[in-house]
Amino acid sequence: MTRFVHPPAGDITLAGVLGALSDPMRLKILKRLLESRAGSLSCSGATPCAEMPKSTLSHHFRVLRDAGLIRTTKQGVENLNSVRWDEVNARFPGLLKAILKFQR
Amino acid sequence: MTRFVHPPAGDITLAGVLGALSDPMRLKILKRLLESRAGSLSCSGATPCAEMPKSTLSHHFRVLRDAGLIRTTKQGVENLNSVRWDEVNARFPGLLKAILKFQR
DNA sequence: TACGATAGTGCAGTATTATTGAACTATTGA
DNA sequence: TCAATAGTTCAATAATACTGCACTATCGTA
Repeated sequence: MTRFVHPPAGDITLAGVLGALSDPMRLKILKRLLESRAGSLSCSGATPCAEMPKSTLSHHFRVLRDAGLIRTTKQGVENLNSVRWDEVNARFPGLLKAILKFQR
Repeated sequence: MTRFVHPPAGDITLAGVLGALSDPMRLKILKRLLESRAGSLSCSGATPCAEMPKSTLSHHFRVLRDAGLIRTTKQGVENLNSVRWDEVNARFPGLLKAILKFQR
């Protein structure tokens, strides 16, 4: 069974967050997760681009996870991803909101 | 004579700004420029780390310049760098302030 | 139990980007 | 004119990112 590694909230760095969000695809993924009604989405459900290779998608989710931006849990055959909003916001108040309000 | 290329304000992208600031060194450089009384500093005057190779320093300033975050003009033997605060803020209101208020 | 479909991971090769030593340009002051 | 200063550019190496392919895990059906 695959076990996902999530950094503790205290280890989330500003540079790490900015680096993870410096890719347009990952920015879109994070927005999708936040806009979803359930607050969590599968990997394929969260990607804005259907013809992206699965391994690339998996890579982007790993970058977001390693930066501490999302939490991933395995639910049946798929992964459920949700934004660690409260934790990131506690560490860097207002940061995510200030970044995510822009279109591009 | 060296001529610096600065993207027009309309070409500044969110991903570009975040990418440029995803490096701790560049974050510090930007903060130093903002904290300086004159509002502008030479390259060596703005770096927080004296033993950094000149070529690396030059590279970091170029990344900041290409992202549209700073403006560089040659003044005598040195370069004067200043943050394009108003332009970046007009394009992404509140973004820089939200990022730069954190220590790390 | 077995089979096929679905969802995603991990490796390994290639492609892109970052770092830095060395040589160079431009300016200043003596 | 010469030396010192400040920084750029090039080229080589180091580190990351992207993605095809093979693999694992789960579910539903029979």
